[in-house]
Amino acid sequence: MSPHNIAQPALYQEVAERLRQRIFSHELEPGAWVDEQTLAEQYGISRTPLREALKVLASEGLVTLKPRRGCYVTQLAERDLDDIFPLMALLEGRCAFEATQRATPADLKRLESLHEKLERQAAKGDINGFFEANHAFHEAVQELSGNRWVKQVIDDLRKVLKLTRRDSLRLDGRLKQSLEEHRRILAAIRERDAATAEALMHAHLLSGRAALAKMHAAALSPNPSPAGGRGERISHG
Amino acid sequence: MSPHNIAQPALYQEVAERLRQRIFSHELEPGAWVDEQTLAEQYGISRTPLREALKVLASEGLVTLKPRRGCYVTQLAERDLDDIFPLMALLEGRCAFEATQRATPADLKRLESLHEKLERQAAKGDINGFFEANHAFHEAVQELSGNRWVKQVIDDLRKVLKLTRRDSLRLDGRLKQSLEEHRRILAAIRERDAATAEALMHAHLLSGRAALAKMHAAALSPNPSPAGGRGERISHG
DNA sequence: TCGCATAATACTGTATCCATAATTATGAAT
DNA sequence: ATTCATAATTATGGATACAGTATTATGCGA
Repeated sequence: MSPHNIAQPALYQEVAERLRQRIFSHELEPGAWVDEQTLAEQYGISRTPLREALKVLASEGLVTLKPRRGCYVTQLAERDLDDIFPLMALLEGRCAFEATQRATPADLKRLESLHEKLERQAAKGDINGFFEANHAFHEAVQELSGNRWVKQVIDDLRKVLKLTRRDSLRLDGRLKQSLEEHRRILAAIRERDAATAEALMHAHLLSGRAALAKMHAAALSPNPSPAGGRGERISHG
Repeated sequence: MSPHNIAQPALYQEVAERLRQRIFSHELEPGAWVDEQTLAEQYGISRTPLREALKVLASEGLVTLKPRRGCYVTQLAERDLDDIFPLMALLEGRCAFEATQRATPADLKRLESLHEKLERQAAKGDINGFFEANHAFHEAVQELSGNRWVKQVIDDLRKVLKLTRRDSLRLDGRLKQSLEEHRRILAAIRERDAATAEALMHAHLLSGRAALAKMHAAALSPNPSPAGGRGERISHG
């Protein structure tokens, strides 16, 4: 239509995205204090758009704002993971159900193509590649479900989950197990067995939670205190 | 424990809350343009905290930001309602299931007390009172479910739903019907029949969607254009 | 040497100012 | 009279400056 539909994104949006990436990559790790001035100088911008970006990230739950104190990267407790994973299991399970009923032959073909990529990454033993392919498959299922709000909620929750390290795939045979779960999910979708697809997807998510718990149990030496700065100012009260 | 835990909320938070109330009360109706300068003058503050408040509201989905164009109250399409209500049905249904299993006798007592309030408001024919009592009951069920993240997601979605007028309760026998549905839900919880409680809660939400659809079908003359201002600048491309 | 009070410092919160882009108004040409 | 181009206006986006509060450092007293 008109040329001004190609609206250039506002600066605070770009800043928010860059901060997200730094949080997801754990360059900014949970508990780390975020200094407005320092970051603004780093990016060569003023504090105004940076502050707006932080407000957005706070709404997403990635950072926590303490009025007149500052802002730190949100720390998830085990309790949070115990809440979020079953929720994701419920939502993604539902998506699998709907997707199974709505998928056209062309959609199935695409799902299979995405799954094959997953198989290849697994064969290569590429953890990051597997992670990305896994995400692509799940996202495709969510889109096939046809409910944009469910997908939106799942995306938001996934962002929060990315606060935790994603190396549970490195655990013993977790990658192989995850792959096998995917195979069975795809099979159920292909066979138009919506109820089974839902159940398997549900179990798949809970399986992911279990792997994470196992990993956390193994590493029983969590970072005792948030990364320095202005001293310990977090009071979980 | 230290005195600074009584952190005074930042100005942008108060502004955000006041704007939420104006949106929920439909003083600011969907599609209405939000003028930063005008609002800042109204509240006697500068544009800075106001802009931060708008970023927060945008993250919540209550307003839509058009970079370099401005900001208007989000308009929900029927499609959105068709997506959100089934999602709420899924989530609140799950809450009912969990709540049924976890409720202590004291919890049951409280639920019954909340339901009685609903009965009283219905008897009085107080629509707003019924609405509030209804909300209180649903919220109690969500809290009993014990999953804070599910409750959080439901709360967020409920805020978005408040963009629509809530007068579907005025429809023919909708209030009576809603009350009856509540009675059956409470009965199922009391009888520790989690599966039935889930099913009934699920149906209750979908029933709410149906009432809204009926109302929208009746009023087939929607506001043709967003409330004035700088002319029609919304392009739903 | 340790604890507390006070001063210094650094960061967040808010206001003001400037730049830029979008919309509206104006005017000329067809 | 209508349409298009151009100028003026207005609102948003971003930067800077100032105020207030929380933390840290310093020094006094026990």
